[in-house]
Amino acid sequence: MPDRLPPLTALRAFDAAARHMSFAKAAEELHVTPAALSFQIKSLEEHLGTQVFRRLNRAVELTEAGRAMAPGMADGFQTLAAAWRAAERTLDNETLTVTAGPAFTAKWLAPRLYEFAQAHPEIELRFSATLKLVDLTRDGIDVAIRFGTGTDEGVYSYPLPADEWVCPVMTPEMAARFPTPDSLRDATLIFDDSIAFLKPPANWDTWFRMMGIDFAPKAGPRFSQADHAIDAALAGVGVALGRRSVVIKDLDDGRLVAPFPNALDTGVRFRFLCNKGAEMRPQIVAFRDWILTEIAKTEHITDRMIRKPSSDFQPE
Amino acid sequence: MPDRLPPLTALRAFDAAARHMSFAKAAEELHVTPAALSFQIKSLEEHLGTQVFRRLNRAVELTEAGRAMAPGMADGFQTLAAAWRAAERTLDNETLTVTAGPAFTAKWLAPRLYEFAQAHPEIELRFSATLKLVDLTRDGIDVAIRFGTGTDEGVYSYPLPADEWVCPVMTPEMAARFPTPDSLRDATLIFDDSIAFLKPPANWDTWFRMMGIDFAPKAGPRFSQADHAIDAALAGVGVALGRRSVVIKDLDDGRLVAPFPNALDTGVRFRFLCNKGAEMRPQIVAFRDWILTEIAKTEHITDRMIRKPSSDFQPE
DNA sequence: GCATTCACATAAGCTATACTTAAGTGACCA
DNA sequence: TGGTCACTTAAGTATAGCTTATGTGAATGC
Repeated sequence: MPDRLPPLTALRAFDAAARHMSFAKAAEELHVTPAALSFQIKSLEEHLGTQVFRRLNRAVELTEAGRAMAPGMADGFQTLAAAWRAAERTLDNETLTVTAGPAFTAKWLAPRLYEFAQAHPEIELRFSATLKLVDLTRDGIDVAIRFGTGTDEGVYSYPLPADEWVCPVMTPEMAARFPTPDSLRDATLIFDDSIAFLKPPANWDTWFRMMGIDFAPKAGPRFSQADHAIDAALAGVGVALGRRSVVIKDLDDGRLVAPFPNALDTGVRFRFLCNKGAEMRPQIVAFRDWILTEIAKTEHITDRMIRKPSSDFQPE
Repeated sequence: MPDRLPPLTALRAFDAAARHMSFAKAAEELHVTPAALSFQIKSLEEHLGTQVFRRLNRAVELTEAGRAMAPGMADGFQTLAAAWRAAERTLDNETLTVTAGPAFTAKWLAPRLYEFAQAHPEIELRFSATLKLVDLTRDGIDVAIRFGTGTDEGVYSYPLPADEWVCPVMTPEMAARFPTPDSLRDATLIFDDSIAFLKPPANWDTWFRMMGIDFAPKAGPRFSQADHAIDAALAGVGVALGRRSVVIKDLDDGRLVAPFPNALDTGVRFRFLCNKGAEMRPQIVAFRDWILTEIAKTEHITDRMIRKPSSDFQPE
């Protein structure tokens, strides 16, 4: 990378001016006088050999050259600022920003938040419930909990020791009405499309096939998020095929029951991700250890299950 | 965007040092003395409040804070440099960098290159044959020719006045052997998967359906790039369903013939894309006008075709 | 084992970059 | 027509960023 860039302060001045479309506003943002900003722009124009702003009576507008570089300059300075904030965050051992999918956030993290705060009062947890995330540094995230088959290239990736199985869950009242797997033919079955992307599908069809029941349910409420499907089951709407991570707390607390211990194992695990080298920061260590102990606490539920890989029950 | 960034020269020094993992090399890159670079890093560390490099005997290594910001700094400065080059390119009216898909590049642009050079000796054309392209500015591209249904948000988009139809093409010798559409049942049919993504498919099945021939060919050589399919047809391998843009030059020159004038219209057009505001740059105007006249030159071939939308011949 | 070398740190001093204040220009507006 | 607004220009100044020169500590070589 050669250093054929003009003075960086001139670029920063241009960026601010282009964003505000005003030298005066840009000068204010940078805490300098309008005169200083005017000189910076002029210097930039001398380096480039052409105008970047067209000066109008009471306004300025970008020239073609200015338009060509404005978006890149804005993007570049944003990236630099994000990188700087990332460095600053490494000094802060009292906050921890975690991202996870909506279902994991709502059904696994949120109900346990109080316990984490008890165990680590010095750490302030922040959440970002989204599936879209590409760059931990850029988005100011310390830890990401992810499900599925990602590449995890260039980041620290730790698979959580908890296979994600699915099995029918319902309220205790509902369980009384449907005493056998076969009786589920008459139940309202709730569909969770959130794991439809899994290659050997772990859905109702597969589950009934595992049970040796010739039944391929079609009708029933569908939800794109796993936590919504479970909320429906909790409300007594019907029987859901619940994912371990999403239902385990409700099973542990007795709000839901899994009367049939036959579970389909998806073979996929959640991964604990953070930037390389960040895995030994105190909050991150504390958070990971806490997740592991929380998983261990519900191990007895998984142990009761008869788990078989969903790949064993595919048609053909 | 507040200006809570440390001095930019210090960031640039850090970026160079992190990329080279050496203060001395970084100093060389920036054309300053190692002492200057050492001061810059020190100043950065004072701003941050912690070390960014750990000084070893004969080397340096990044601390956690340094690792946190190094990738972002590299990315940010690259982005700034790309934006600056984009501005410089607007001053250069003698080169024009064009990107297009491999097939369009090979079969439309390349055979006409000489003519463009004749018409515009002052413009140096450069090509980048790829389908993967997101950012014109970042990748140093002036013009992109794209096919399909893109959003074209934030860029200047001009649909080229040439509907992309497909029809059977073959060598003249081959045409003698297969005098009727129905006789194609016995021909080697070449499959082009490059437009398999089209929603009303424009493939052999659809074409035979249009011709009222009950024939759904399965076997035959398949190519993922349209130009390879046409190359096979040119070599006498068989009959290809050729896309207008890819075969029109060979049809015009007589290397291929289209004995059956029934063509399926995909309803999709190529678009001519450039950055907003760049559409009046002289090379870009010249290039666009030249493309339009070249299209007009082969209008007589299209006019001979009986074109019908592929959506008219879908099953069900 | 001692001198050499290599890579970075530090000191002292200089220069030019980036800033300030103050005055100027031209266009819009009341 | 005078006031205001937004940017420009001029002149002067402070300091950021650079240089040369010297210092430090740990590998390397003889």
